[in-house]
Amino acid sequence: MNQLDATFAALADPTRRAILARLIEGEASVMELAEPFAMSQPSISKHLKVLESAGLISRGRDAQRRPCRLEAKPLAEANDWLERYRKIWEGNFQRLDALLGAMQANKTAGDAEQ
Amino acid sequence: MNQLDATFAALADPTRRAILARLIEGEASVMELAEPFAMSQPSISKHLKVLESAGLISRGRDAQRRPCRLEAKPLAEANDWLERYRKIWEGNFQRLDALLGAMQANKTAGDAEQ
DNA sequence: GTATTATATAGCCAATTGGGTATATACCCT
DNA sequence: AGGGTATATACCCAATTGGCTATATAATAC
Repeated sequence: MNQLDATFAALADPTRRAILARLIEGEASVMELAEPFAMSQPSISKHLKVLESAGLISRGRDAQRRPCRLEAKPLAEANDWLERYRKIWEGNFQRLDALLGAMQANKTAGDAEQ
Repeated sequence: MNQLDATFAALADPTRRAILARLIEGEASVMELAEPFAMSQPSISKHLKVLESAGLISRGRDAQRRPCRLEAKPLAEANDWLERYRKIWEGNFQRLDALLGAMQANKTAGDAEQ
């Protein structure tokens, strides 16, 4: 799976987004992360595995605990992808025309979605 | 399904991202959208259905054609969600501290993930 | 070593997904 | 009406997902 695929897929689940939101405040153990949810510990571990293999969290070791910390770089990549649409959702079609001009100019090099 | 769920789930597929990228250039019919892909027309129609029910495209009518156009507003919402992590991926922990202070101050009102 | 705590793994299950083919529907043209 | 073109729908299928319970592993505490 592509990095962008994995990032967006990981973000598509509200439990996982809530976990990431919690991790803004700092590292947390699996138990701490599980606490707000009416969900079994193994299910949380599965979600963490998805987040980890998408590179959105990394894990340490503190005695029996495996604390999770946020790794936000893949989110930056997702954000970059979304930026291409900003001109459209902001309704700024002048800038959009400029963007399209630039895209046309680059048609010689490989384009597609990257 | 939540709007954010639907948006991120739709973006998790590279075919769908490529379709959206194509639609930056303007409206396109199903045939036009299908052309770059080694994939059957019904499969493309399925992808379009996913994009449409996520609100990322809307469709018109032009004789037999059902042209698709980009609806970027849900992408703005996704972008807003990602913005919360910008301070982290940019490594700006001073600003992050300020953010955490604000979050703490708002603890009285409902927070959670939204 | 044995118990306790924290986490991971295995296996089950129903639902969803992403592809396919075959067929239906909608619209245009003569 | 009949033929072509564009798109949608109905199924089929294998793989994935997201939940569960039961169990295994890891590290600490006694």
